[in-house]
Parts: sequence; structure tokens; C-alpha cells
Amino acid sequence: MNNVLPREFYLREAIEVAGDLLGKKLVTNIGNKITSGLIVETEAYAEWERGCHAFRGKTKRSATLFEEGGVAYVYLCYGVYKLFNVVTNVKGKGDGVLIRALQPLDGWEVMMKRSHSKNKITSGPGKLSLAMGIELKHNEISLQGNKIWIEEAAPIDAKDIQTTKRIGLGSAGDDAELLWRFIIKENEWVSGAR
DNA sequence: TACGTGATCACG
DNA sequence: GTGATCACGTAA
Repeated sequence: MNNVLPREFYLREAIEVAGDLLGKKLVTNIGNKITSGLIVETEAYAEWERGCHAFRGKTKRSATLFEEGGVAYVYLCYGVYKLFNVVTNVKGKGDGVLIRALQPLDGWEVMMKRSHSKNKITSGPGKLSLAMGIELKHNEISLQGNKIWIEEAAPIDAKDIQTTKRIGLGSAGDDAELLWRFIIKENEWVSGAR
């Protein structure tokens, strides 16, 4: 594809990238199957706030976040779910954007087959990774490659974008109050509040 | 609202 | 080593 987002797109603050990712098209080519979806929900994470894995500095898990923007950060949550993030900002900054929900486009049947549930198979970070075939081994792979990438798509009207508090940050203190979750207003694929 | 689930991290 | 913690999803 020729409208893949360039590396430079990712070399910015997580908060900027998170907003701009809404309405873009996430595509995976895994196990010889193409699946794709429109990004309808994201969350930004920055190194200097408690919600971020990189807050305590570079560790085995968070090391990927410190890479140069434009690679995938995939990690296991609650021993069960693989959460897919996009690393942003320059090398050495531990910023990233969690992709929380998609509106399915191509490969519906493939996604249904991979999923355990029957509907809303890409609403929520754990389910989305399952449907798209994203695994832990895709941690650190480039988004300019041929496995996982993000393409330009029809632009979203600014008035259709809404910001809220991020989901599921129990012990982030005041940083849990940041309005760093971006959703497309009234899109049925946005994941529900907890 | 409760809890399964297992890697990871901050301790000792 | 070991125990607490967790960017979730589902059933109830």
C-alpha cells in the first residue's frame, strides 16, 4: 500500500499521535490473512505520568516504549490479553498510544473465527488483538513492515472527536484524571465504560 | 460486582 | 525467591 503512515507521523508526543490516529486504518497480515479496521478509540501514555509502564524507567517489559516511534508494543495483561500499542516519540522517550477499539473493515470472517465472542469482536484492547491475530511475538516489530501497519483514511471531523479519562488506571493517582482517551463520538464500536 | 490468570516488578 | 499488582473480559 502506498498510503501507509510514514515514520515521521509517530515521532511526536503520544497525546498528538493518539488524536490523529482516530479514523486511520489498522491492517494486519498475519497467518496469510488480511484483516483491517478503522481506529475509533485510543489512549495516550507518556513517560512522566503514573499510568504509563515507562514511568518507573526502562524495565524488561517497558523497554520497547523507549524505542523510536513507529514500532508495535505488545504485552500480556492479566495473564490473558495481549494489548497492542503504538510506540511514539523519539528514541529514548517512553511514550506510546494504546489502541482500544476498531470498527472492522476487511476480513470479518477471519476475525470472527479467531474471536471467542460473537459480536463487538474488536471493541476493547484485548478482543481487538485477538481478532487481528496480534501476538506477543509482534512486540517491537516495525509498523512500516508487512505484518502490521496503519494507513491514511478519510479524515475525521474535529467535532466528532471526544476526549475522556483513560480506562482501568487504578493506581495512577491524579494522572488517571487526564483526558487522554480519544474516541469517535457515537461510534458503536467504541468500548463501553467500566 | 466478582474473579480468573500469569508475567512482571519491587522488595529482601 | 516471593508476593502484590495489573492499560481486561465475562458471567451473574
